[in-house]
Amino acid sequence: MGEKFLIIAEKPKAALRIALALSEGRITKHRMCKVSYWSFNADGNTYFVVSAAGHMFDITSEVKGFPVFEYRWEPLWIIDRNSAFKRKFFKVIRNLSKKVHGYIVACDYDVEGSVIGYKIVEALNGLDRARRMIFSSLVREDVRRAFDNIMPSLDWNIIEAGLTRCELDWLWGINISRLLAKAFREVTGEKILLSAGRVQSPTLVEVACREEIRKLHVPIPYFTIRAEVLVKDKKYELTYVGRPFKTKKSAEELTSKIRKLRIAEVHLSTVTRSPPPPFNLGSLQREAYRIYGFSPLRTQRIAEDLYLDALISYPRTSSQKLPDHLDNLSILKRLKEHQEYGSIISRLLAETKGVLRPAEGRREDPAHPAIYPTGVLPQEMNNSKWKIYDLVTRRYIACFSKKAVLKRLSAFFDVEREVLFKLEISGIVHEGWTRYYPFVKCRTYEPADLREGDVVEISRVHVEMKYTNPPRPYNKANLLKWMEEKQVGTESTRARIIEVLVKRGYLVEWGRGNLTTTILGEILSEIFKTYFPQISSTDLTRKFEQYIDAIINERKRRHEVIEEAKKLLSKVLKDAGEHSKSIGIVLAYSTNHVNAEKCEICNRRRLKNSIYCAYHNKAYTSLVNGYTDWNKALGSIGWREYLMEICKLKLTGSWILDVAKHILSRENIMGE
DNA sequence: GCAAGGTC
Ligand SMILES: [Zn+2]
Repeated sequence: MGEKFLIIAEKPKAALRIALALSEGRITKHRMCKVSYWSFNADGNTYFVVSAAGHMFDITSEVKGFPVFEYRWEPLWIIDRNSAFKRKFFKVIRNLSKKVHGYIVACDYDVEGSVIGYKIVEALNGLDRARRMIFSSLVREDVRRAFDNIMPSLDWNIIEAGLTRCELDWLWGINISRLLAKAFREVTGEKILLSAGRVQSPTLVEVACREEIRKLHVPIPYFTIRAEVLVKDKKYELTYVGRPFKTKKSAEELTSKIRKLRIAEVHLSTVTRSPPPPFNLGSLQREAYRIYGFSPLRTQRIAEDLYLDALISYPRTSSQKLPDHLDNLSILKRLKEHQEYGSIISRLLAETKGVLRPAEGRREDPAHPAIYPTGVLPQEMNNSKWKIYDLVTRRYIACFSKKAVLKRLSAFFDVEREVLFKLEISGIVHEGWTRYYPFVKCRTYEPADLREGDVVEISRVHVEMKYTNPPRPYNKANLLKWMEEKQVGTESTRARIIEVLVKRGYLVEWGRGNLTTTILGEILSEIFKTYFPQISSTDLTRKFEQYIDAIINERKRRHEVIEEAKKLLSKVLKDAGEHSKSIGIVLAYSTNHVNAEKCEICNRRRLKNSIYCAYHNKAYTSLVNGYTDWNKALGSIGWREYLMEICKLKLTGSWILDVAKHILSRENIMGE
């Protein structure tokens, strides 16, 4: 009789793939408590492959108050109402554990996976009988290699690093969150739910900084010339590229002088656009937002659904590379049976003559490849699900295709040797991959008969007044991109954390999905920057990464790192605690709990020696400075007229608008 | 109750 072993995977899909890879396909499927597991025999032994459902244990604490430095690990199905379903997964694991001789942790090979496996084996009292399989893909050969070269014990350094990550996040997040709530409660006597964290707080601060600039934006007029030329019966709109005008008068003077333009230079260039790489979660979320207006979280939910239906591969990946050994030809042939894709796949196979070399992106992932369709044909599904499936599939098909070719013509126009205008025409001359992925704008190239030295007639020319623009607002998709670029959060958490900022009332959506800060969001951002500079910056994540690295390489121990963090945190909490009253007061103002000493415009606290709060006071200063710029540009304009113009402009920042309106209304009252 | 991180 051989021995029995329990192989623990991180998720059910992985468990099945591992069982298949190690058994040459001869597996038995079992069900217990509505959870699947698999068994097979190899080298005379019996193996049961079971699955966790992500993290099964988490940190919690009895201590209700603050600060809190004591905590312990508990099953998630007990401490988190939304994790009740995990109980049945653990029941199966515990049940089977009774008949096995040892454990094999086969969770994803990263710090989180190692913690997931460790916590389960620890709960089973099996740490001395546990081994670790290390693989970074679920391709049969990789899993087999991991099995043949199994680690004789658990990967302790990585486990320790993962535990450190968990503890640090908990300590920083919970303590600062509680300090804020307590400060508020002591001023107002009311409860409030406030939060701070290594990922959410820098993200909130980023939006708040962008929005501060936008809300304080005073549009300043400037002048440019719009000209239209007529060449062989075709009209072309030119862009002014000459020296900027300081005043309206100088623009008008130049305009009156221009009669004809000489084509000074013409450049014709060919630009190629390589096929896009297959999606990772971030690029899929951005495209779904751009094309369909889906929020990143919605796209993620749908992609997870498609993954559970076995229609697409694992979606929570950052990789832009398909697996090396993926049988693309057989996937494409199966997809070809679908009426939507039949003709384009026939065309692709003809175009590539069956030589399939997928485009790749730079980004990688420690445990998962890029997202691709599995070749399982979709049944009936709702519209939005189909949209995401279709995006993934077309992107996959397109990545085997050829470059798209664009032509670009740039022409420069001068008067007396001074280049004043530019014309740029571009368009596609060879469709390439855009034929398969039709979600990109593609004008066809229309050649223009422009030759250097020719003199062209101006059909229309006039001075145009424009206004300076504020920076673009964030939306959920480009905020997610910012998080990716700053490398904070993970594929599974970024969209969720953005939703937390909205749900807690720190950010709100307006217009077509733009994000702005609420008063509470602005105040929290100010509090973080003033009292908790560490948690306001993405550098805290870098610091955590250094710790994790040091622990994996045995340069530091978890205990040291945690003690160091507690020491720093104690000091930070103590210093901020000394300002608890003022933190509480600004929070109370921001939630409209105080009526005295209020700004004349909003609910924030009034500054000393001002009728306005700090923000409206800044806005007042910007408004006064803007008046000087307006006078320079327009010659001369009255203060009142200036304010009225400012109120009319869409580009005006909201605090500027508030103050301008407020001044005007006061003048009206005083005039009566 | 508060984090961030897995996964259903
Ligand atoms: Zn105000």
